[in-house]
Amino acid sequence: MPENIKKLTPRRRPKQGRSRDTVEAILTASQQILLRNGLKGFNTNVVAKRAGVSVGSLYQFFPGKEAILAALVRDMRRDMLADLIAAQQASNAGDLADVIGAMIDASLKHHLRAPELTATLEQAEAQLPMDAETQALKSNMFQLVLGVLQRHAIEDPETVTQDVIAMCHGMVDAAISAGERDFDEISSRLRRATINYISATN
Amino acid sequence: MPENIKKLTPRRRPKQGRSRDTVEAILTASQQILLRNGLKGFNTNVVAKRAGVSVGSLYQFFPGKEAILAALVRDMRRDMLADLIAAQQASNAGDLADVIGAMIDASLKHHLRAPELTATLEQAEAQLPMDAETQALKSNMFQLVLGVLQRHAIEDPETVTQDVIAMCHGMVDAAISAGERDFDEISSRLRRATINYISATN
Amino acid sequence: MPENIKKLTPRRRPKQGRSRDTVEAILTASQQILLRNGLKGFNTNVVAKRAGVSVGSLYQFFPGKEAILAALVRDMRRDMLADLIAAQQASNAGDLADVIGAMIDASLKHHLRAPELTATLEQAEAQLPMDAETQALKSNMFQLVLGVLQRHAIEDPETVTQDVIAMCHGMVDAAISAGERDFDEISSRLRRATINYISATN
Amino acid sequence: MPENIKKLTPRRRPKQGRSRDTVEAILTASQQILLRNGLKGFNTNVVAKRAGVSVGSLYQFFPGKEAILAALVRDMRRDMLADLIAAQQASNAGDLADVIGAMIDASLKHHLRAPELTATLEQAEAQLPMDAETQALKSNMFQLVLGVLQRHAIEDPETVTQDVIAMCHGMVDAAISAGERDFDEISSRLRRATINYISATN
DNA sequence: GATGAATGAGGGTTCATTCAT
DNA sequence: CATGAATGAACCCTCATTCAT
Repeated sequence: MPENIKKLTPRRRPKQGRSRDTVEAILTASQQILLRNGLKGFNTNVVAKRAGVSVGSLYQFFPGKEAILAALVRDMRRDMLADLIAAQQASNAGDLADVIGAMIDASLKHHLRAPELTATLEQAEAQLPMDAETQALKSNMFQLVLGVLQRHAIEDPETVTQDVIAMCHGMVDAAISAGERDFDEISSRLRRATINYISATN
Repeated sequence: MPENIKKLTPRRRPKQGRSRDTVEAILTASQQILLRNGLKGFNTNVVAKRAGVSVGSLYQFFPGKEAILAALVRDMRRDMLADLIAAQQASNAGDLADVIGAMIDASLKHHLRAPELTATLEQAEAQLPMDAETQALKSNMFQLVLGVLQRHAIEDPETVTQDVIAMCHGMVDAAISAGERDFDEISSRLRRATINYISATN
Repeated sequence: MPENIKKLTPRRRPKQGRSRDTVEAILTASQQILLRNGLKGFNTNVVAKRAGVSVGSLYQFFPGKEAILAALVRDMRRDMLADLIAAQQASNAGDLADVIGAMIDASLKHHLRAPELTATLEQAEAQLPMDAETQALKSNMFQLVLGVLQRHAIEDPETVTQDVIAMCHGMVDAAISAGERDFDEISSRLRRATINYISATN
Repeated sequence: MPENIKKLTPRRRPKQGRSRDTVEAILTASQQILLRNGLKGFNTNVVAKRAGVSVGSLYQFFPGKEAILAALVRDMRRDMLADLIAAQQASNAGDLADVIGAMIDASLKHHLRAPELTATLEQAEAQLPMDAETQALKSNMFQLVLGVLQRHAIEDPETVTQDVIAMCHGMVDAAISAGERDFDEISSRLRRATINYISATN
């Protein structure tokens, strides 16, 4: 799929000057549109207009609308991975529950920062083909959790990793879509679910 | 939103005769299209053609394309609820783990019957406004689990219900999208996750 | 190139009813647009508008704008081939010059019927990939001339066929673009050019 | 049409310095693009990029994209006319067939030097309005042939000139598009066609 | 002069929906 | 009721051209 790659990779990623601002404006506008209109109402014309930019400019930086979504997802995953790594390192000394808990909190913080936008982006992520970097980022997250479980001698760590990530994903989505916003409350449930699941393995 | 309701409710749902067949043909065709082309490739013209029916007829029975998706989701939820009820009644004599396990198996069986289609329908469900009946069905499922937990004197049963459903949802989705198709294997992990979570509550 | 074929073959070719009229209207409008605006000014929106038809309808019958051009070219070649065959059969009794002359006249008549349109269509033909039928039609024309030359024992008849067709093509184009419209005058020059070329071969 | 003239005439045609190089780079890049992408893929942005020049600079020297094509056509015609004149002078002593033959060879050499590019440029020439100089160049070529025919007392020399040029044009195009690249072979056929046509006049 | 980001009109195509037959 | 041709708003994307720096 060489086409797909071209469609999801930004055309240019300028690090400075006018271009930088344009890209920033497009991404910000995109988030706003996504928030207000949802995935269905997300299209290049609206984004360009809200960004105060011409369609042409938009296409100068993004090969298509999917590329914008891909960029937003990528950024989200980048931030998340960075925070997960930080959380894991900060809590490295603790026992398994501490490390897992710290990582859960890091991830949860992301969701609660912009719950609706995150939800929409995860929707987008689910129906888009994933670009290479995002794939790598997700793989890294998986490896991060996997490493923790391995270091604590958990049996069949790959499966447990998948399940732990999945159950958190499910619970967080449900909590947020139910309108919950209490960090500690959700965190404690996630910890309970994961720790008990992991413990029950051995 | 009177519009939304009109858009998701079938104009009528004939129980017999040629009309019944037409509706059936449309729904079957829709599933096939969804399976082959995904949500993006799902559109009324294609569905009508595959169903061997004119677009006009399609609109005779469904007020719009979302209504077809809504109907498929509704049917899925109907079946599921029926099976959940049956599972719960059949295992009523057992302890909490038995009942929960039986319900998990019922739900899992649904997913494994047509994994990709189910996944696509759940996607659709997530981005569609939900019609009244589907809402009622989901509420009933919730009540069903809630009742079980209450009967076993679980603390804060509403939250636990939400979480149990959510973690199963998450884990099943992940397993299926990872290509897993082994019923017993997935079932045992779901049981472990839910039972341990519920037990840890008290 | 399966894509190319889809792009040049009409979606449906209705032989009766409303559809027939629509297709006819589109083709007629296309000729008018081509005549007034040239190839550059030829686009689906204009064609649809002039045809008194919606763009959607246009795309119901033609998979794209190139398909319309392809259809016009095809029709032109079909007519031409039919007349060439008729001319060849009618003059079969005569000597080589008679047959060639008759065929030249048939072809020339076509050009003079709508000189500018024909010129534009030949332009289109030159830059479009040719669909299967048009290819076959052109091949048949070639075979027709080739057969005549072979029956008269002309040496290297393939090359001569190509050259004879090509020189007529060139001379007719030039004459028409120079504004000439005198059938007999042009015909007599074409006959002189071809016959002398063919005779000089042996 | 003052517009047309402005659009086809280069803003200036510097004879030295950096500007000269820029213009040269643009023209060379244009030929490459034309060769690789065809007329349809020829656009100012691509040309500028390949020329290693900014679009702005391109517009400094050419008032629009058609002007670039016009310049390429003009250059081609200039070269051709020069070679035709040389050929005619070199063979002036010979008889009619010698002179015509020499001129045919000169022209054919041009086509075979870069057959595809030449074909594309002739296509462009056909759909572009012709600028004054190109018109003059073509007129000069016509006069050149006309002069030869007149000096040999050919009847109705204008018409014959037009026809001779046209039949060569047609035959060369056909030969080249058929993949022929054998200079002598094509030349001999062109000579046969022209000489016999001219001779048959009187 | 040179640059290249920005513009936006223009043109291609799809598809949900209507309506005359 | 069924049909399916017709509609046209909505989107996507390109590229000739301008203009602030």
